[in-house]
Amino acid sequence: MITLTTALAVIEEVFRRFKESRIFLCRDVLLPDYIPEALPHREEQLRKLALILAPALRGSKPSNVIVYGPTGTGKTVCVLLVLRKLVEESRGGVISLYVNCRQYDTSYRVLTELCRQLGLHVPNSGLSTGEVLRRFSDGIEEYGKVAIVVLDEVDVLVKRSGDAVLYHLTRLNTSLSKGKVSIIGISNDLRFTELLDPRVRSSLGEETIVFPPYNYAELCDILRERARLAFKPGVVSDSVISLCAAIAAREHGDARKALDLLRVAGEIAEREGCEQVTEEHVKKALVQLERDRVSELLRGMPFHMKLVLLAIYVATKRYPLTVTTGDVYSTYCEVCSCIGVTPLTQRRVSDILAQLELLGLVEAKVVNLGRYGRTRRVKLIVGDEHLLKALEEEPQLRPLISSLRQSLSSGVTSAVVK
DNA sequence: CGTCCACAGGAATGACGGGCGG
DNA sequence: CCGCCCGTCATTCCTGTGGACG
Repeated sequence: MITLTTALAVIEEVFRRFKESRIFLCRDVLLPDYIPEALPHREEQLRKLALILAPALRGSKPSNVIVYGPTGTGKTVCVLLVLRKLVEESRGGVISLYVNCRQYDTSYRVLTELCRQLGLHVPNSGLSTGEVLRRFSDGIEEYGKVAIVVLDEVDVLVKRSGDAVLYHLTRLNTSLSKGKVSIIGISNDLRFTELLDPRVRSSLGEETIVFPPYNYAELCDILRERARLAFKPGVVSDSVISLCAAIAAREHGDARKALDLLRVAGEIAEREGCEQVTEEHVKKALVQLERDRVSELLRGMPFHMKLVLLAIYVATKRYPLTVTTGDVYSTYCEVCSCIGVTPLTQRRVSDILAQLELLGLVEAKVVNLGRYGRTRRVKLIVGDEHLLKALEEEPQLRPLISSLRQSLSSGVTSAVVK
């Protein structure tokens, strides 16, 4: 038992340490939603975007834009920065609406969110999508000026719910007399335009801005600049920055990842009571970030999707070379019978596999094996330990996983069930 | 050179829980 | 309360397909 006084002392100690951080000046600078004043190595993209959007200042409708590039290349932050300036400069002549399509991943949700940002009240359900679109359109017309709609991660929306919203949004202007709508679609994946109706494609892609991945040196620049603002002097050495940059450069030049690494490394250093962030801390941060990512993805995931993941894990132990959809499905059925659950159909599992690929937990390439059919070659792309740990959160799977661990450590890889 | 595997992945449909307007 | 519409998960039935095998 802890007495009340010592408990209070503990809390005070935590707060005191926090206030007198030896490590951070301002941790927020390293958070993903921080918008910096300067964006090194993105001058060209900023200029191009500003040029495209500038007509809004004279009240005409700017071209629609597709902003394209891998994760962590500064797409979102660039767009937000330019828009913030534009709205400021226009003195009320322009508004910007921002929707992340991963968060609002259906036509209906996107439209209601847009309405909400216009200040209209729209119920979360109960209305037809057409009705919500009409309300949005009325709202824009009433506003009577230029509205710039940012659809972040628009490829996710298109893959999940098709291009119907995009079609309607791009066509909105024909039915408006005073209001105007421009669309900025941000995407990780340029291939998504192939899924679009040709009319939507040409309308949305009037302009394209490409964001290439950052290279090692550019990442170093970015990190150095942020570290200067985030940390106390002398806390972060150049070698720590180089290490973060090198890891992120390896992973497709993802600046967000680099900043996350630096921040989490700093947090670990602080928790350990160190005065400096070391390369050890960065390595620990890498492990922690990966673990967090996996358990975050697994949390709230449908039960059978977890079963499929487990089946993939078991199947890769069994057939180390090539795991096909068929292998996964039969293993999955075994897993189901193990815990007394009726399995889903193969069709459904095929969809789940595709979703797992979209989530980045699994690589599932379609391959043709000639006589031996057409299938997916399935590969886990997360660490085994992270996966098992996260799966163990599910009480029903715990016994199965612990027996799996045992049989694995004793070298028996074939007998997993019964 | 045609066959035929082992699935991919589209379309239609339905069950279900939930929110809203009336 | 009802009737309507929503999103989600799942099933059923279906057509399509690249290339190794015979």
